[in-house]
Amino acid sequence: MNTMPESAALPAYLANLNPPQLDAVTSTEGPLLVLAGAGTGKTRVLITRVCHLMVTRKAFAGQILAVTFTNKAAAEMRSRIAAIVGDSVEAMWLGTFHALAARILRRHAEHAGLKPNFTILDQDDQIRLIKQLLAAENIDDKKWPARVVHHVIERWKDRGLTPDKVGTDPSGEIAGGRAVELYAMYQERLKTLNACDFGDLLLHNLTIFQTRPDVLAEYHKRFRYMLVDEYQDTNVAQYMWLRILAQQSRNLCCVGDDDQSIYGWRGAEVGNILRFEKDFPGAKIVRLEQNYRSSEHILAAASGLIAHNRARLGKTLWTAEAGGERVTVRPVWDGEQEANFVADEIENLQRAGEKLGDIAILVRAGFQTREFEERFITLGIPYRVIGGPRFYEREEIRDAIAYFRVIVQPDDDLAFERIVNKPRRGIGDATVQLLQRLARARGMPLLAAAETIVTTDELKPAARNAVRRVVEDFARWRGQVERAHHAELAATVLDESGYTRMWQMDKSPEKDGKLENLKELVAALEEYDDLPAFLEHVSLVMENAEAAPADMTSLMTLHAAKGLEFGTVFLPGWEEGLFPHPRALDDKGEDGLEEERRLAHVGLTRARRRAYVTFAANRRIHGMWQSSVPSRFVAELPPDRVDVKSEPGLWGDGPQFAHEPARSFGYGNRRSPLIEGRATEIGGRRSDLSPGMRVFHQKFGYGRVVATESGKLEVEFEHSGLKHVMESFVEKA
DNA sequence: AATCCAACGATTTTT
DNA sequence: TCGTTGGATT
Repeated sequence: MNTMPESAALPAYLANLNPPQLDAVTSTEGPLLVLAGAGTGKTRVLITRVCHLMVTRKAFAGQILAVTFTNKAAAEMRSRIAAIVGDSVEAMWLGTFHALAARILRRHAEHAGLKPNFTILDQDDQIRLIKQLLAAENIDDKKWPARVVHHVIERWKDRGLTPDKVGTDPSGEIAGGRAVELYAMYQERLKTLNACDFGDLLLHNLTIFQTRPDVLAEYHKRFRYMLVDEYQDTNVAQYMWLRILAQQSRNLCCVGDDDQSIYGWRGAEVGNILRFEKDFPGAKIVRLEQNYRSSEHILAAASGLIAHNRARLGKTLWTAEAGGERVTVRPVWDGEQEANFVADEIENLQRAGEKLGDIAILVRAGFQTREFEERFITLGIPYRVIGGPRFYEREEIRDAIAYFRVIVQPDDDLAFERIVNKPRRGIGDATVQLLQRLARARGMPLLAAAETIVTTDELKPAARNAVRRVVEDFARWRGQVERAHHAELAATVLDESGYTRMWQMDKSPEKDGKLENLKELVAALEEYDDLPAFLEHVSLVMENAEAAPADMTSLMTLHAAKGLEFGTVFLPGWEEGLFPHPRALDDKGEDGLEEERRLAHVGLTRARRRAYVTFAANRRIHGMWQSSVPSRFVAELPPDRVDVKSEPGLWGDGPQFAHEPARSFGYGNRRSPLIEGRATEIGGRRSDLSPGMRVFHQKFGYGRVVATESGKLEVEFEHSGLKHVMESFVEKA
């Protein structure tokens, strides 16, 4: 119920909201779901709602919890709230799920079997750890790569499942049915390392809340109002975390858009948003449907497309801006022509006065950027690729951080291992293995084992001295933590360890850049209170540096484009076999297709005034030329919102291709199974397939042949398991 | 410890 | 096709 008077006397901060927005802001009590379509002003609602809570004295800043998915979103929210209410934002609990959970976990670490200075491992460390476990358990990591095991564990954590709760999940079958066992061992290992991974931050919170009513009560008392951004991206663990924290106040406001859920593959549950009313009885739902971003045709095109999805709550976006340009649909011969067309069009737009910075090319997969880059370089069009490797992922930065980690948290074996012989100091494999044996036997960390071993004569004098030097170095540095300024200490460590010298002596062309980065790292340290604060930042705020404000056209994936907007958007590669991506289809079938369709919808709704969809008749994928048909999504665009700019002789001049893709479903970019099918009939049994061979099947994806019988195959598919399929429907992979 | 070659695989990605 | 990776070789 909207308690604010509709008419006069609205405070200024509420004055410019449309009625549903106002409703969303002022419906403060009880569970609320704000279904906010693309470009409908959801961030504005979130921010205004926070201000409203404070202005009306319903809550102090410190009693409000606001959760976002990315640091970027959190930072934006923080600064926009600060602009209205000033410094009081500082008291708010505003941050990403992980940052907030980490903050809580540090305060109660002992209830989760950790010390408060625990390390948060990044994905690299996590995978290395699993690799070690696989080796220790004699599990063939060729057959069961660590990343696969890691992925399964991560998904379990996303679903809030600790090892004891996994039960008989089908993904437990991997690693010879020992996946759950490995999961338990992994958790055990993390505990001895006094470390946790990202999933654990949430999971440990849940465990603490469930086992320590006193702790939970403290947070119940504290958090009177909770707000969640991008609710459609939450996973089950995050949902459980929210639910348990909100169970007392019930003042949970979730903002999201089921039509923009594109992260199912990393554990996000569209179900969370679809089920909201059931999960929170008495919940109110407000729909924000007025779009302030895109022109009418673009909006209608996007709406027409997304209407093909079944699993959605349903919204009808509308705009006050009538007309505008239709979506340009452009068939081209191949990827090169596609790049030429886009580049030419960009030059035209630029001549017409458009800013390059207001133009983006949104691709389905990273490799697609290459052809555009080549063309842009030739023509001298300034561009930037969003989402490359990040600062903190660079080798030299990770090494430096490993040194800091060992100083702050001496139990951190992964960090120790990383730098124990980097630079080379005569501690080779044999010595490290000896250390590991001793550490395991005594149940102590590697550094402690190193301290022990130098007092014995187990090592040859040379190795022993080398180890002793490392041990002494770390003891000395640790001794300086209290006294020295942390940035100076960091410089000292890089210097005395010989790490800087190692790169100075290096002859590779990257050495200068690396030394530069190390300097930058030390400079960055100045901005933090101490080493632990810096390390927390590195683990949780791994964001890229803000893009320079130069006028350049942007190249990025559709995923990276979520939340952004541009005057003009190019959407290349709308072909079966590329978009929707076959892997999304074989993993998740119909759900996967719907997520791909949402991705298309996200792409279109990024555009304010102009959108181009292009697709090529021929594309080189993995070095092989494939002929392709237009994506089914092309046919799903409402014809009256589309302007087909076909060149004669490609698919013919008319838009009739638009009705073809559905029929061509599944053949797409591959050699036609029909032709192979005929070959099979004539030649009888295919002799080119035998057990053990890797094959590709249009529906089930990649797999290995287990057995052959006349005309049929038994294939163990990577994602779909054991299946009987017709020989004629697979090809050698 | 460095370097070379063969094999493999190849969406999307934040924390 | 091309980049990464791990094993083998020197």
